[in-house]
Order: sequence, then C-alpha cells, then structure tokens
Amino acid sequence: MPSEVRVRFAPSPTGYLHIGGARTALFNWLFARHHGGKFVLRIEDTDMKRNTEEAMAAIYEGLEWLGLNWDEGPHVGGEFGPYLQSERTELYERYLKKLQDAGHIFEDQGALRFRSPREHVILEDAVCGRIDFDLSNPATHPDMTIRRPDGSWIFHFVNVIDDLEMKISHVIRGEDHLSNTPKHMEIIRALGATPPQYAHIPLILNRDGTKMSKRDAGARVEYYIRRGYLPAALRNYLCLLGWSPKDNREKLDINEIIRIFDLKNIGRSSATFDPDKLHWLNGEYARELSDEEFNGLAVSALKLSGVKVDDYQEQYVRAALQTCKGKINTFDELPAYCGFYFTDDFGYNPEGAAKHFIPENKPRLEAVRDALSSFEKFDAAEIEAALKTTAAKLGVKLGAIVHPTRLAVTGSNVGPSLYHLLQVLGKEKVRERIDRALGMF
RNA sequence: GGCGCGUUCGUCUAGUGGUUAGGACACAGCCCUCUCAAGGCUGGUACACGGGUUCGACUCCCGUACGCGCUGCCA
Repeated sequence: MPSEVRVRFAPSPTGYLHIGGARTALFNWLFARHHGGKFVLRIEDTDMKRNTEEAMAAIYEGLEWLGLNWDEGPHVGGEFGPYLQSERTELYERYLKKLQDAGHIFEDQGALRFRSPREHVILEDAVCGRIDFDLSNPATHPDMTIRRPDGSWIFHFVNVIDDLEMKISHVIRGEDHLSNTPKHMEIIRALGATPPQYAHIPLILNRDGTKMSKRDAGARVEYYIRRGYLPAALRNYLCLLGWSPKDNREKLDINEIIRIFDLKNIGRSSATFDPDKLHWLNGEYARELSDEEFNGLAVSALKLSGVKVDDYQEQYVRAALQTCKGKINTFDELPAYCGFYFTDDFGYNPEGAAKHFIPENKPRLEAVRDALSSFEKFDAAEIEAALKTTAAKLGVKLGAIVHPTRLAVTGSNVGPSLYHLLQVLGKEKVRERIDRALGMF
C-alpha cells in the first residue's frame, strides 16, 4: 500500500447492529489492523427522525463487544471529525458550492440533483474485478438527488464527500452498494478527486436464501450477546463467511486472522448464515475458557434466566458450575442443564420416568440410597466406588442404577457426571430427592 | 423491464485444464463411556443446465435458467 491505509465503517443508526454490518465492520477492521492503518467509525445519520440515540448505543455496544475498536470516530475523536454526519453540514455546503460553480447541479422541484456526465465508468473492484458500467442512458440511469427540499442530504452525496474528506483509502462495503459505486465515482470525478479503492463483499443471506433482514431474530448482534455467545466465537465465525484462510482451518485466533487477512481471499458469492456452525464454534471457544471466565459467564447467564444464584454459597455455585464446564456450547443452555442445583421443585422427564421409574428399579434405587447414606466424605470417587459395588451386589449393570438415580436427583436423563453432581448436591439433598422419587413408582 | 453480481455436498468453503473433487458444520453408524457432551473411526450427499474451445474441462468463452442487488427526495 503506497499511502496510509484508512478504512471506515459507516452505519446508519436506524436499527440495531446488523450481523451483516458487523461483518463489514470486521473486514474493515481486519484490513486496517493487517496494514497498520486506521479504522474509522462514522455515523451516517442524515436521515431524520429515528431513535438514533438507542440505535447508536447498540452500534457502539455491538462493535465493542466484538472487540472492533475504532481509531477515529465518536468517543475517541480524530483529526477528521466530527464523525456524525448530522454535524458536518457546513462541509457538505462547501462541496455543494463547488459542484454548483462547476455546473454539475440543477434544481428539480426544490430538490437538488447531480447531472450525470453520461459516460462509461470503469470500476476496478478489489473483490469483484473490473466492471464496466454504461451510464449513458438517462432513462435507465436518472440524475441522482443529492439534497432534499428540506435541506437534508442524501446518502450518495455525503458518503462520498466524507470518504474524500476523511482520506479513506479503501471502501470495503456490502455488495448492495456495487451498483451505486459508478454514481459515486461520477461525483468524485466532478470534484476532480481520485476515488478510493473499492472492495465489495458478498451479502449474508438467511437459510431460505433471502437477504438477512432486521426482522430475523438472529440478524442482530445483540441477539448473540443476550444468548450468551462468546464474542471471539462470533467474530471467528463471521470471518469465515465470505473469507477463507484457504487451508481448511476453521478456528483461528484473531491475531492470526489479522496476520493473513487479504482482500484477495474474499469470495464472490453470497453466504448463508449457519446458526449450527456458529453454535459448534462457540462450543469450541467455550471449552477453552478458564474456570474463572466460565464461572463468571455462567453466573450471569443463570441470573439472566431468573435462577437465584445469590441464594447459594459461592463455593457451592462454583462447584456446581464446574461440573458443567465443557458440556455446553452456549451459556443460554445452562439453566436447563443445571437448574436442578438451584431448586428442589422440578418434575421428571416423562420419557425418562417411563423408562427408569419401573418396579424393578425401586429396590435398586433404595439400595443406592442406603449405600450412599453410610458415607463420611461423600466425594465423587467414593460415590463411584459405592455405586459400582452396589451394582455388582445386585448383579446388574452400572447403568441400571445410574439412570434411575440421575433421574431421581436431577429430573433429567442428561446432565453432568453423576458422581460429581451427587457430591455437589450433598448427602442430605440426595437422600431427600431419592426418597421423593421413590414415591413416583 | 433495464443494468450489475453470483451459481462446487443441506450449509460455509478448498480447488484455478488432467484430483478417487479436499476440509468443516449438520446428519447416520460404530468406538469410548455413569447420561450428555468432548474425542476417535466410518458413511452418504456437490461442480445449475446447454453449447463451444481443448487431446482433456469444476476450472476458459458464449447462451439459458435460477438467485441476489441496484434502478428512491432509504442507507
């Protein structure tokens, strides 16, 4: 790169941070970090009366959560500010004057339009390659409006002016802007300036092939924050959508991605968002968490779902959560997975009850209760040994006593290691629950 | 309608004229095992279609179909 690399993410605060926008921001950020350049955040709030405060907060929150820090923009400032378009109107006036003086602007019912030179525009796109746009036909390529009668500005104009003013070297944006690009280049040419290098990245689609819209549940970054996803996992997953390391690696450290990121490795076709793969990848990251990190995130998730974690001893909570580590992919699975640690009021899984709460298991469960009640330490190792001897004594397989016991004390067929879970629950609790379950036969 | 872009397993992708078309998610089976995960092994499924070019096309060219985008006084 000859001069300094300066890229920008320019969202419009009209909704929440969209997953597609997040990926656009991510690619810009990666490009900037790879080249040691600057990542600029600019808010395109030319469009009036929306709940911009809330939406802007969501954008900041989403980017920060993903770890996409900006070098210039709201909060951090920079020499090319302000970074909210609503505060840059004098600048736009100045550029408008330039275009007017050069005869490129005409009025149409109070709105201002840019008169197209009506020529071919050749775009050399870093991702899409060379594209020849023929803008000579006014019927198919009408002169675009750049300012409304009420004085507010149109995206095509201010976007271009800001990129020029902020010395943006590379415009990496969604492919939905590809067809707009020649028009942007016309304005830049009329100003006597040089266009930035463009790179249009493919769109992210839904499962059904339609463009991911704000209405789709998983289309907002906020959704993943709430569901207890790990930012590193989402970030990694988003990288894989449209970009490839080309060597079959899936899980990549962000620094490694920064190191190898290249616009050349961005694909040309749109990608479908696959929640399953994200879920898997999140599990990969979740399993690598330190006990400390896991505990913190787990407690938050439990509280969020209404589990009264604070009613329990910290040591008990930690021990309980420890038995869940490595077992879940996302933290929102936790309440269902280990809720039994925090309430005695649970029902029994119907299929499990039908299968395990059967007459011949009653004496077995009683045997387990009796075997466990004679313990001193009540630790996992001791419990395991006792269950095995009990099974041997009864002449049954381990499973014949493990399954009913698990169901009796947790209400579920699946869960953490039974021995460890019994240890955490404690002798009294276990005996109570087994007695209660015995009444179900 | 016009213009633009795209099209490899269900999904994300590798592949750049000669490969048994590779990997990952998901799925199925087996192993491991106290359940579930994790891990290991195995399996099935893909080059949209039709013409060229070539000794030879997933790879290059043209067309068709389908999808998406733009075509706003939205961004």
